[in-house]
Amino acid sequence: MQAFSLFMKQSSDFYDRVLAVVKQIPYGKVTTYGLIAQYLGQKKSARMVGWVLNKQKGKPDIPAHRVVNSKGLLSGKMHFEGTNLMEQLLISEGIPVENNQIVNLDKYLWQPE
DNA sequence: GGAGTGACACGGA
DNA sequence: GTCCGTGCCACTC
Repeated sequence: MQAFSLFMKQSSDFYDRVLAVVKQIPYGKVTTYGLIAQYLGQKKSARMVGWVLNKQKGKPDIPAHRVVNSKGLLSGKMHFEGTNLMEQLLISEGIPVENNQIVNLDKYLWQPE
């Protein structure tokens, strides 16, 4: 199956692990690109986390709105259709968002096991 | 085959 | 405390 081999090709570890971690983010929690990258042992490559999400942004299975940068800023908001869709999703989960930034990030921060 | 790009993070001024 | 510049890895054109 071509699709499968293609998937495997792009799943080279990092890609697949990022998705696995993001999927594990519990309801009402958020995490950061840096934590995910660090968890994967690629702290210096936090950009890659964003890159992976960029490839998966169309899939509802990937709660990309729960992933923010180290400041709690919704840097990925611009990649969602609505201007405040990402913000609305977080608020609906009980996470306060103000000016495109998560309030009390430490309180809602979730770290990969 | 080479250069540019990207949903970030960190250090220094 | 804030702003600017640099590094990172994988993908696309």
